[in-house]
Amino acid sequence: MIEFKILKQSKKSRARVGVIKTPHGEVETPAYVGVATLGAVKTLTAEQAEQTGTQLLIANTFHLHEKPGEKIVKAAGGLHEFMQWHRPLMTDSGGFQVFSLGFGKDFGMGKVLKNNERAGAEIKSGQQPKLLRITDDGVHFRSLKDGRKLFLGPKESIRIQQQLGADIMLAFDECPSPIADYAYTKESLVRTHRWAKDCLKAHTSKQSLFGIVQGGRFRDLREESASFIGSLPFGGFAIGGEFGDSKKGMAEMLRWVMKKLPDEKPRHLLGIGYLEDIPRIVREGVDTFDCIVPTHYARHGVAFTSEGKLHIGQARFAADQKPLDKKCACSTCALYSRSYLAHLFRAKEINALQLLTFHNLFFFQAYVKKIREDIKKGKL
RNA sequence: GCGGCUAUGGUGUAGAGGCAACACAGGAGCUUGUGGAGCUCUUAUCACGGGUUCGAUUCCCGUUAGCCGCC
Repeated sequence: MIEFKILKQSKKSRARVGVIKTPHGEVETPAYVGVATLGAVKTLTAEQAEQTGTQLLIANTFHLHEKPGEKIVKAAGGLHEFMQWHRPLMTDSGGFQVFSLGFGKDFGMGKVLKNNERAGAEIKSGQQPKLLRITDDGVHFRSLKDGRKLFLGPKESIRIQQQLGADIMLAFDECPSPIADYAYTKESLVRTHRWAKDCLKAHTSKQSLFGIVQGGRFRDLREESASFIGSLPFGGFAIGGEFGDSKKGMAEMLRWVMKKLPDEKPRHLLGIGYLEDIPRIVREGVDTFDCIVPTHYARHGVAFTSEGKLHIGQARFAADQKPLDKKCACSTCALYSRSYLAHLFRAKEINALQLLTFHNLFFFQAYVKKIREDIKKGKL
């Protein structure tokens, strides 16, 4: 079980500073959650992840079920022991893979649309993705690695997550595509709500279980979902799916949802977190949020700094003796020059990916820490 | 010195008398509940000078350079 305390509620916005107490320690919120899909922050050891200031990690049920399988993890003593991360941990349910391996793959688009992407196809009621089949009981997947059949529904996801043993589990949901029409999104929401109750029924461990709000870009569905999920005995709540076509749209949609969720429980925003998104979502009352951006971009040579994004592979950094960010207190910035990092990146040395990942995570954590302080000081 | 062969983007290679192709490298972007993947752009007056031809990067001659032989 977890305990959530709000230490300070902003008067300027819905932002709040709080603490989530778990059996593996405390998380100060608002908090950026590091992504460790397969039980590792890619390129880093758990020890290094902790040194970036990361308080909480999120791993993935679908991916760990596919490899190495929950039996292996459980036999190792659970995911904390398996990956040697002794701090708070959560597991995503596999619901996002219903989208990313389904309609997301079919149409080659993510859950956040670019300009004009909505102009293309539309997903209608009853439509199925090519590579998987969504039923009332769950989702039939096909492993992309070896083609074998995998089935994940609410009961299966909770069973697996209980074997993984994270502090916080997420309900199994369907993340609908942003190009799904109203009818599809509504039917999907009905499924997700039924699965939410099934997850609660299947939940027998002492872990905390968070419900997930869906409803796409449709206000009535979002509000209905937040009211319904918010009324169930979850330990906290997550908000998933799309958030409109613009940054303003995202904040507005969060406002619809937050009003209907109980204030006293933690709220996690799934998969959002460009740097510029963070103050916006925190103002709306988001307590935790995970995002692949700092780690994923690091592996593509992008460093986040107080001067903006740096593409470290660019020719202009080849002889640049400055650190990535002279205002950054991380070990990468203390020791290495842009020139060296540019060289490593161009030479495809894996150290480049590791040093950039460490920096980006540290930078994001410092950024969010500053936001916590701003809320405490009444500035945000 | 003589003979032969070869000259196509940064590199390595295709090509055909009429839009110069491919790979890698380079440059600029994209990436939001993670493939370290991928994608989109972009980078060439086809060594130089003549000639034949409606048209030459392609055929012919010369120059230059490189490579291989021989003395």
